Amino acid sequence: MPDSLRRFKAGIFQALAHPTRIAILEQMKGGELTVSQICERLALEQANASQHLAVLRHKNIVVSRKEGNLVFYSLRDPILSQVLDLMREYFQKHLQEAMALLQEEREVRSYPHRKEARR
Amino acid sequence: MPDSLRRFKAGIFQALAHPTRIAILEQMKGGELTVSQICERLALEQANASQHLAVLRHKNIVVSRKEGNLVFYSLRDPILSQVLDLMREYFQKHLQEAMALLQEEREVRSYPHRKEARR
DNA sequence: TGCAAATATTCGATTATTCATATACACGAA
DNA sequence: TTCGTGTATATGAATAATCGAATATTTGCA
Repeated sequence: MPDSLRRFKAGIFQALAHPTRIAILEQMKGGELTVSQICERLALEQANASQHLAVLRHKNIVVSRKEGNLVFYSLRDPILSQVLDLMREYFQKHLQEAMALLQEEREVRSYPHRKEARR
Repeated sequence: MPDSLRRFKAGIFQALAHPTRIAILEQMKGGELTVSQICERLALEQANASQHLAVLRHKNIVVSRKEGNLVFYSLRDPILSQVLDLMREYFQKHLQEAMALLQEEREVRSYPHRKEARR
């Protein structure tokens, strides 16, 4: 596979790599939403939501449609919903480790110089 | 959905969000590989490969097995293969746009102050 | 026209990621 | 033990991502 394609893939994953953007995409599973609906449901600042939507838009992960004052966003391809569902399955399958991972991240934030456990 | 799940998903995507790591995972589809095999096939510096493998290991995306001097890496869970397969389907489906996106990125690098097209 | 609502963009400070370099560690053979 | 090979980690500089605050833009309505 050419490196250009890998960079494209990496770009998509990068766009998915933020909890807020994942939350936004989950909301859009149920269909189109306006920016203010997204802000309301997720308790986001408008500017912040707009920034994250811009990231998703630039990668063509979502599409927008303007109607009067409102901009409706929706998921462009249901494959991405499937991906998020698979990830939930993965998470549940490895729930114990997943929790440990999140805990570890918290600890790293508190004590940044502690070492990884030996295997 | 709890925010912990979103952070977990985001963390996995973050780990996938690098061309080199994608290349490494692709190599591992065929089965276990040692670090030096990976370096050789992808023309990576050993330290760089090790750094990327550490990222994948910390998210439990790959597992390692030591045999003498060698460390064999492999994909941990076939669900992640499924995710990668779904993403490949997505990429192929949108290949044309993908190319346009990559082209756009090149142009942005050359002329960083040009604006996004209006919709 | 002027105003208000909805959305988008810019800016600056902060934090995170990445790479190369150097160094450390672990193992097997001598 | 010492050496050589394979792998991992530490460090620091460069780059990129993030957030909040401020500002723009677009639209509908008076």
